[in-house]
Amino acid sequence: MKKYSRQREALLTELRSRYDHPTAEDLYVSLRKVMPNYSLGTVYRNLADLSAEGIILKITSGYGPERYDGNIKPHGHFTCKKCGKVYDLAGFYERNINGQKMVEELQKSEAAKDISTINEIRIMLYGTCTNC
Amino acid sequence: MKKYSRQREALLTELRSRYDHPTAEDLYVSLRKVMPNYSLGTVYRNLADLSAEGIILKITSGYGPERYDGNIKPHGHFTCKKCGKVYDLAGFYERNINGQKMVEELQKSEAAKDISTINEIRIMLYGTCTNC
DNA sequence: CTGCATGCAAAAACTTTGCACCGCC
DNA sequence: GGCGGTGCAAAGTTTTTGCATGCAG
Repeated sequence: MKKYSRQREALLTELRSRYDHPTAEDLYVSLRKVMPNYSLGTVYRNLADLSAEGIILKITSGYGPERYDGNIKPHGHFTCKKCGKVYDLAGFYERNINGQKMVEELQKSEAAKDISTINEIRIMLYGTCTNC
Repeated sequence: MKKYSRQREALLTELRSRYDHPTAEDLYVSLRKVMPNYSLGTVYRNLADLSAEGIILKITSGYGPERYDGNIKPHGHFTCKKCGKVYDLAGFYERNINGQKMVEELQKSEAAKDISTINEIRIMLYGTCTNC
């Protein structure tokens, strides 16, 4: 198990308290206000560890830097190509397809000679948000 | 309409001739063999233009650099977290859900107060490939 | 000719890493 | 104490951009 650290704890708390899918930089700025010596390298290190452990989610849109999500309940995302903001798409993965959950259906759906194991499924929609 | 250029044409031809989802760097190396002065900046510029125009697809996995796909027929992808390779998932978007195509279903499925328009849907699975 | 695309290199943006030091166990 | 996490800064990686030149229309 990982060793406890105030930084790791504070990062997790901060990330879980907000729903705007912050970037590493966003988190760094916020955390600095509480812990003035919190370093950007540590933000990245902890984000990498936490997401590798499955404790948080990394959200990759392809528009700007990576974003992170404290909500690990599987859900889709929507990226606005104009402003780069990422929105949650709740209720996505729960939808049923022929009486089966969409995600399970997706996983089964590939004969996928190349695939050995599937860990994760990401669904990202792109377009324009109502604010743009 | 865009002005014709040998570089843009060669890039498109190269990308369409291969199925390995090359990175900008990969394409640069290949194109240099035929056009020794082809510059990396131009590769990036053309990739950005072409994908913005919907002529090619940008594939964002979150593991390593962006990759590109000359096949714009909608299809899902699978990223191996070990080696970073990206594989095609054919037949994904054609699947029917309650008699409707999955993609249409996904698009409709969100009341999505934040969404104004949807241009694109990407589905990425993650795991380990059979080569790793 | 005129303007957009290119070549080249510098710079920007984002992320990772080395190393000395600090704090949990 | 010892080991793993941190702070800081330097370096690494990937992508973008400025500017002079070249080529398509």
